[in-house]
This record gives sequence, C-alpha cells and structure tokens, in this order.
Amino acid sequence: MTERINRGAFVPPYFQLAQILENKILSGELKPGDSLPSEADLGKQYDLSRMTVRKCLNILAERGLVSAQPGRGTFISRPVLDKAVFTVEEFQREMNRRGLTPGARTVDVRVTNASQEIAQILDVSTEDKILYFSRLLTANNSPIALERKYMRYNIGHPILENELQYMAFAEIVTLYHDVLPVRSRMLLRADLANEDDARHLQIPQHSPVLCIEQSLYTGDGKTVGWGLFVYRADKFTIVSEIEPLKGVE
Amino acid sequence: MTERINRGAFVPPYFQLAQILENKILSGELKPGDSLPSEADLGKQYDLSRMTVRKCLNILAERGLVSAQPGRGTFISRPVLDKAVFTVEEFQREMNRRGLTPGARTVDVRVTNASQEIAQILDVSTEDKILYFSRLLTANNSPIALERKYMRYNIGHPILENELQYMAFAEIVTLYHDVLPVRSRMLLRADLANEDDARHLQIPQHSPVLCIEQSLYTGDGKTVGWGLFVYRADKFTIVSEIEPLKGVE
DNA sequence: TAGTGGTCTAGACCACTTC
DNA sequence: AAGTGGTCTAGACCACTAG
Repeated sequence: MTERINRGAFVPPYFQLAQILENKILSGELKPGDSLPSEADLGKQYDLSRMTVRKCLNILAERGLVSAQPGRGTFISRPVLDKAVFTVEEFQREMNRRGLTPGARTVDVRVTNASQEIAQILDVSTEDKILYFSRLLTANNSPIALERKYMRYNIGHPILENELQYMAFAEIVTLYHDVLPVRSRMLLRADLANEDDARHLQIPQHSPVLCIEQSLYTGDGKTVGWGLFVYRADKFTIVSEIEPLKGVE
Repeated sequence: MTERINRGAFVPPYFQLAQILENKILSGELKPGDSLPSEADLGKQYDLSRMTVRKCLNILAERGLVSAQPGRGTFISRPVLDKAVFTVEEFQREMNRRGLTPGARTVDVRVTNASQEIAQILDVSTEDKILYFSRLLTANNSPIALERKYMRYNIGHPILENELQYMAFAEIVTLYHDVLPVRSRMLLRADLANEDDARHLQIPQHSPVLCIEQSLYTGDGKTVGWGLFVYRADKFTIVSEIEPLKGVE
C-alpha cells in the first residue's frame, strides 16, 4: 500500500514523504535495522526527484529515526530513548513558553573591587572595579530564581536601572562593552540554598536549588561576564521530550 | 578579499563556504543584522551553484548564526547566548565521553505489587505485579548515581542478572515486552538525598542531588516504564557549550 | 516589477560496499 | 560490476517583499 504525494497541498512533498515514512517507523511497519528502499527507488515509488527524497531523509536522519551508510543504504535506527536534551531559554521567553507571566526585580547593583575568585574568572586584578548585580526573577509574581552576575566595569557607560531590570545578561554585557560576546558556556548542577538565596527566594535555608553557571566569552576567548542563576527546585524543572513530526494544521 | 573554494580538497565546497562565512561572522566582519549577499550572488562570487550555497546556508542557519527571511534575504543573527542546551547521553556513553570508566552494580531486583503511585503511572492495578530494580552507577569505581526503575512484569521472560546490570533501561524494557517503546520523556530537577539514596551514594542524608525522571511510552501512548536517576551533585554536572565549526584535520 | 528565499527536477561524477 | 549514498549543477516555478 503506497500512499500518494498530494502535489496541490500546502505541505511540500518532501515533508509529506517524511510523515509517511515516520508513520511506518512509529507504527512498527518498519523496524529498527530494516533498510529503506534506495533513494532512487523511493523517488520512482513516489514520483519525486532524488534530491527531494534526500531532503526528506535528512529530516528523518536529524531526528534520529534513520541513518544513512554510504555504499550500503539507509537503515531504521534503534530509537535513542536513554538520551535527554534539556533546553533552557532566556528567562522571559522560557516563562512565556510555559504559559506564565515573567517578572524581574533588581535586588542589588554594585560597583566594587573584584574578589579573588571573580578576579581570576574575569582575568582582572583585585584592584580593578567590577560591576555586580542581582535580580529576583518571578513567574506570576512568585519568586522562581535569583540571578547573580559579574562583569568588567566599563566607566564609559552609565548604568540604567531599567535595562538592568529587564534585559538578558548577554544583552547587558553587549551594551556595556564594545567587544560583543560570541560564545557562551553554561554549567548546570544541583545545590543547596545559602542564607541569601533562601531569603530572596522565600524558602528555608538549605532547600534544594538548581544552579546554572553562565560564562560569556569574546571571539578571542576572553571572559567578559560570569554569574549564576539559582532556581527554586520546587518551582523549576526542565523537560526533555521527543515530539513526532507535526505539520501546520 | 574573497577567499577561494578549493575544489580538490577533501572538505566539500559547501563546508568550505560555511567556514568562510562563519569566520566573517565570528571575527565581526559581518555583524548581527547585516544581510548576506543573495544566494544567487554568493553562487557567482564563489563559483558554486545555488543549491550548494543553500546547503551551506542551511548549516549556518541550524547553528543559529544566520536566519533566512523569504522575500527579504538572509541576515546575521544576534547570537543567542542566554539559551542553554544540556545533553545527557545513556550513562555508559556519557561517562566515556567524559573520559571516565563507567561501572554498574545491581542493588535490588524485585517482583512486587504496584504501589498506588506506580500503579497509576504504569496504568496497572495494585493487584498486578511489576518489576522493580535499582542499580548503582559508578565512574572510576566511585558512586555517581542511583537508578530506580519500574516496569510492567512480563511473565514470559526470565530475568537475567547480567542484562539488568549493563543494559540501558529502554533496552531492558524493549527486551521484556513485545511492544517496543518509541517515545521518551525526561524531567530534570534538583532534590535532596533520602536515606536510601545517601547510603548507596555514600553521601550524608539531605545532600543535594540531581534527579532525572524517565518515562517510556509506546506508539499509542501507554507508559511501559518509569523511574529515576539520582545523581550526586558533587560528582555530576552538565555543560552546555556552543562549539565553532570544525572540519576533519 | 524586480529581487528574494523555498522548492523541485533530471541529470552527473565520486567513493564506497557488496557480490 | 552493480548498487549505494554524498555531492554538485543549471536550470525552473512559486510566494513573498520591497520600491
């Protein structure tokens, strides 16, 4: 039973074929290890050119459903169910995505000397001034996370309260320096709330928190910003889910 | 100054062009908001067909460096530095990737009646039998995580100690049921170690732990497996890093 | 109306695998 | 030698955007 490609539809042929093949895989008609017909054969079968078939197979390959082996063929993959991808967007976008109303309140802004630790991270002297700020991030007016950020102090730019309150850290760093950061490194870990975290987040001290450490680098590898997000564990979890192919309705 | 595409090289032309354009973006020669030459113009400039140029632009678009706007052009994106992608592979692969030697020890295997909670998750009656097992996962012989997993009990298959010790949960579920799971959902959160966790992981009770909850579903949405990973927070963190394009040396 | 990206086609050559 | 996927080409039509 070969479905037909609908040439008049808004959904383009390569996507229709991807859906057809995905259905065959998810329904078990095609099992892991099975080989797909060759690209040329699929083209004949569905009356598509080979390049169009390839575009479709690339989609399935990206999603991990099939894998192509040069000289041999294209094979159905064993689904990788023991792998997870946890994505965290910028806070406002993330909360919107979850259907919550994001908010932010500046807790502290300070121009101060760098501590030993921060001086090393930002590669400045402890004599140098750095800019520290912390924000309380909320969702539906309930505290979700405390953000603590450090960056080199650029004397040329004034500090605008409003920007500090609403902009993402990378945007702020970009705004206050001429070199813009181009690389980012984040590190996720579990931790316990310290006294300061606990007070602002309105949780008992030593409550579990999710920490995300953020470093921003320029093209030549210099660290221009560093800091933390401290999330309430009871209010913030991250989901990894593999969705089936969806077309526009 | 226009670099040339080297036609004899092992690196294919579309990839060479991607590297050229990425360099221009990372070096600041092309700034966020700037438009790229049209696909046709790039083709003329580097003596490539439009399809080849498109393949290159697709790579850059996937990496978030540029975004194409139908009817307008292709534009350099503002780097998304406030987004993080945390990936966790299956435990053995994950530890290998980190240069550690993975190990596993079965702590408990039990065929038992489903608790209220587990019965609801697996959609079985509390009269029904379920299979529970827990494993201690180690790296360089040091305890990293405790895994607790629940699945429907299939009377037809014997339980092999060896498989339980080394296989990933999804593989075990596949092995013990005729319907294979095709969808997976994972949930990450911070938590505190309970007494049992603490003893096996050799940490004080109420130490911080990273929890990953795993659910496995069949094509028709039935939950066939559920469970937890409980990671020591001091031994297990996750990094999100955006790497520049690399060719084979 | 001209230019843009999105899609599609019917060829082609190559390196690789299998027989 | 025949078949496979990886790459490339030189066209084409479309919907969309902009002046």
